[in-house]
Amino acid sequence: MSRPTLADVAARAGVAISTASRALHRPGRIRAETAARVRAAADELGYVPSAAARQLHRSSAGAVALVVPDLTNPFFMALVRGSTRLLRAHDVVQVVADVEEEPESEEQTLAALAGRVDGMLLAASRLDAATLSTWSRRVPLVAVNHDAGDPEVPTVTIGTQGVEEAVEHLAGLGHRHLAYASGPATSWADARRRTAVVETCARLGVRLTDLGHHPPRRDAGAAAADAVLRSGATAVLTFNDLQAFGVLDRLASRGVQVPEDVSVIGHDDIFGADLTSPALTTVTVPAEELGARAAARLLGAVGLATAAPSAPPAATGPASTGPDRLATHLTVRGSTAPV
Amino acid sequence: MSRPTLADVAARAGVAISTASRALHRPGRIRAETAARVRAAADELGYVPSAAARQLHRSSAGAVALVVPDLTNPFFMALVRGSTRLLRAHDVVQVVADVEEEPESEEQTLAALAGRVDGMLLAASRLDAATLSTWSRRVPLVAVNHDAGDPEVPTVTIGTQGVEEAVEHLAGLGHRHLAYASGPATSWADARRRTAVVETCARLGVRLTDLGHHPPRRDAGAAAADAVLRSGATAVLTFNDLQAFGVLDRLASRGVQVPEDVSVIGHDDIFGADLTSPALTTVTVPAEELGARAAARLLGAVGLATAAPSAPPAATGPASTGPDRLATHLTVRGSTAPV
DNA sequence: ACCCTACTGGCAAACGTTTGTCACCGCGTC
DNA sequence: GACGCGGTGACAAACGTTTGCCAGTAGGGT
Repeated sequence: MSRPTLADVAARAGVAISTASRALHRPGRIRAETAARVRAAADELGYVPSAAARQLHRSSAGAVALVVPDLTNPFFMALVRGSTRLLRAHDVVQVVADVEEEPESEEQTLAALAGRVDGMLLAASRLDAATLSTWSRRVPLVAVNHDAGDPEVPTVTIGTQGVEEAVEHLAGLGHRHLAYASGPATSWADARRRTAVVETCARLGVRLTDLGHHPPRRDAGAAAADAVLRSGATAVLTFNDLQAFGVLDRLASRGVQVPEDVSVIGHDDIFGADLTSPALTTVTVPAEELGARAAARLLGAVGLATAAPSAPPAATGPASTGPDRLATHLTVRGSTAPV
Repeated sequence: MSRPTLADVAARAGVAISTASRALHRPGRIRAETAARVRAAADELGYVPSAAARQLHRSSAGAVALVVPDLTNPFFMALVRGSTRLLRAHDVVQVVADVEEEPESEEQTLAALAGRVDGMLLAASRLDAATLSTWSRRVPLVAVNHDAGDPEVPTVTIGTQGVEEAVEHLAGLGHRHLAYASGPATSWADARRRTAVVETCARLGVRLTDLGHHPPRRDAGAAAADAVLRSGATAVLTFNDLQAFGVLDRLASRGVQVPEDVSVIGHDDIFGADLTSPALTTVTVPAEELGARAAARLLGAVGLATAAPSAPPAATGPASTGPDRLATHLTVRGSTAPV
């Protein structure tokens, strides 16, 4: 009582398996009347070709995986959307996997998915550089916003201009003591972002307090907010907007005015950043473009880029061109003000 | 220069293919020394077993697909998270696909995915009942929040208690004229929700204006807000929170006070619903549980439910028990007030 | 009457894996 | 010394599909 196979369809139509296969995929190759009979049989049986068998014959799966640390983070949703669009245009199936910020879960997912796709997009991987390099030797992959330092691992990242602008913006408002709330210790992006903050502060002669690592979640913002108040800083930059939301929540419930008492700057400009009150000043990241760019790189690497994308003709452009470091910029809203 | 196969590994280790296979998957069956040699060879070659070939031999893919209309909608993120958790606990790979609210894209995705998974979860499908029934005959699927009316199609839905409570809440605050902003015309959930509003209004003797269909996006809320003001209603219920956010945006920019001038109630209680100012009164939906329940149903249907889930032992429970209609309730925040 | 061509449909191999079955080896036992 | 036995490894079949190749047929031109 398993799913019907091509053999069942062929039997019901009274033809050979090969004829059935051609009737379904080689228009013109089989007489119209025969082909119609085969299609009818397939329809009645509810036949669905087994992708596994097909994939076994061709050597390609026609699918790529996108692995993200946390699907409930709006930032990654936007990234997903970007890669989805591009991949669909090239008739490549995308499978998305959420690893819930767990490195073990991430590696487990890689193992489970590696054999069923032609390549993988690893967004903000929490894996260390060595593990990433190892996997890169096993399966074509593109690291998004995580540079393993291994030139063999193709990488698409974002620049730190936005972070520098953020610090400059605060300094320009007269802030002389900032605080930075770090993200996960295993996040490459956090290390990079923190370095940019440190250097810019040094350059501008602004004092900086490092608040330590906090999970990239909204509820982690409470601890960060308390740390800010203890530090005496007049402004805080957080690793991402989710944390910034939490900081805003906590400051409000402690009666601290934003931006009058403390200025807050997030990172990513995710969905909701303009909903808070005050609306969040944050670093805008072209998440959708990031996803699309990474997907394009991967397609180029695995040779899946169709010459003529089926959907939008010019918009997506050649699959593997363009810079692999995207620019970011500060978007000023209401959560920052002069001291 | 293709990916290495088991044959390559076996050759390098100087054993037969079958020996290599057993060395990797049947601990004890092969002498430890030989097995170690095979594992070393596999490692050096970066061998990754082809899921396709494996799947061909067993008849199961060990994977299910989750198809959602819009991944950037926080509601579906929560749903994804719920099914991810349950599926991971049963060692089933989940692939998520976003169809961007397009019925054609949805059917195309079904076709592309049907052959590579054991079953599918269709969340808030925009497909009509007949098409859904047809696909249900082709591949095991569970419809989430979409009842095709076909008893052959397993379905998990949410109740309308929350919507009724919302109307009662408004009536209790003295509102005598409500408006309802519908979602997509092809949404079963919208039809159901609207009916609940209509009936409850009739029961309570409250006047209701139907504002017509609006896309379930934030930007569509502007048109809905304008329609509300034209209608003269003192309160509006929207199909979902995204629309409610847009309504809030628009009313604010037109200088209309919420909740003093107009009360607003959304639906879903998505991420961000408590961030708006005023915070949104909305119908809370157990999205995560909805995803988990649907996944459990599917596993039960395709016989993939492992007797002993690998991760959380009791929490997930037996795969196919529990009601298939989940309760919702109103969560009152700041966007509703007496007339 | 013959051959060439165009068209249709079938045979069988191949893709990479898992696993039932079997052969072989060395050992101890009678 | 023959036999049985446990342990180890190889052979080959099977999963469902695609496709190169070939055979058969019909029709038309010479």
